[in-house]
Amino acid sequence: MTRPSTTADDILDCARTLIVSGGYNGFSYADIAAVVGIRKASIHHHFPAKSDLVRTLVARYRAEAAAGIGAVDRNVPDPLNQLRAYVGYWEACIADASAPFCLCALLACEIPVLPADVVAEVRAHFRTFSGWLTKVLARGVAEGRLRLTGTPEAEAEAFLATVHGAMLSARAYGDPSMFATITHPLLERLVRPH
Amino acid sequence: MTRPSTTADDILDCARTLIVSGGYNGFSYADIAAVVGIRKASIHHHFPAKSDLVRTLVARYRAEAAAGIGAVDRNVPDPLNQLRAYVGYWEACIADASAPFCLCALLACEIPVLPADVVAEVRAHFRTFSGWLTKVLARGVAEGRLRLTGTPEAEAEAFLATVHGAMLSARAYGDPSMFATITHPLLERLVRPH
DNA sequence: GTCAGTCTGCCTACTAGAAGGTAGGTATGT
DNA sequence: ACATACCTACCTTCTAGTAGGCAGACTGAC
Repeated sequence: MTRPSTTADDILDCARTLIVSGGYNGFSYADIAAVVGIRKASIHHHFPAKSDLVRTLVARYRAEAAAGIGAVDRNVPDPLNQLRAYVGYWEACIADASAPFCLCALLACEIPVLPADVVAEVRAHFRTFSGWLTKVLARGVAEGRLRLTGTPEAEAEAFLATVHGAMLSARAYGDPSMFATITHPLLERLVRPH
Repeated sequence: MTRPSTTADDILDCARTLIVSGGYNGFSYADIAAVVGIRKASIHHHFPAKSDLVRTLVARYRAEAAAGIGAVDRNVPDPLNQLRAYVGYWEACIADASAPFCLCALLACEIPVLPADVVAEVRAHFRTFSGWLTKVLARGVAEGRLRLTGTPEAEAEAFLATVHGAMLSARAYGDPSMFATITHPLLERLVRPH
């Protein structure tokens, strides 16, 4: 456990906020410098190129997401409640505006103009989550808790897409509650009546 | 029916392609100039500021979308087939890569850094479509063709969000068929069994 | 008809500022 | 002595946007 100066993390935190708000081309090193209280050139010391910064950021984001998935897998036994935990996490982030959009979802919008190594990380994030959701849905069916109309794979992709679309609609309407309006019925539909 | 030079339209067409691929901050007047075969300054003759260009573009896009809705309303009697027409339109656009993303959905991602007048147009587009979908779904229920689990309003928002999320997933995976994988079950779920 | 005036569409040439990035220096800690 | 973290100063390229000119098409007045 090295404990390096927190500046690199501050830069990443700031970059994340800026990207979530305006995308890859919506922020500059100058923007970060102003917030972190450092000179523009000093950011290049930590991250030589912008693509290095964003690639590192997405990698860290993916690690955090993997840890989050791990925690849910360990602490939430019921598959349905696992889905609720996932949706609830974003509901809270959007409600308090702390992170009103998934970093990778936003970057995915701009894939055609993104550096290739960033694209690879973003794509991997999508695969990680659709894979996890597939597993959760399949287990929910096996345990008789969930009711699917398609394969777990297809339902997982649809679930992920709807969650991302819900983020987008919440942003489009400027109304955080839109996220819950869309995602709660999505969850309820999966509940197997007993 | 004035027939002005088509240059302004060429500029708008080009801007649309560029925005759909990389967003508001992902293109410049120089990019358009290179494609249209005109000088950078000449674009300012047609659209003084970038926000003017994009606002006009979104307004035109909305007019086209309204015309499309009108045509579907007139030519497709069945509500379920109306939904199929809407989804099918995007399926074709994504498959042939002619317009692999909804202009307004992509701009909505960047709302926090967009000019206010552009945001207003984008927001209006979302309202137009969720309104139309609400109407179609309600009529589908009234005619006994569709089966909803929630209110037409909520189902319409979920439908729109899933379609947008499906575009995003198709882009994220670099796989156009992902759009159909997500949207076809979405449609089938609404079919009322007879 | 034609001739001045004007409007349109596009041009060259330019600006100020912001973009990402580099060179080379200094203070500090090991 | 070496590396880390940061600095000032600078570079090139790109950004949106402006100023002013020029050729051609439309306008009305004579």
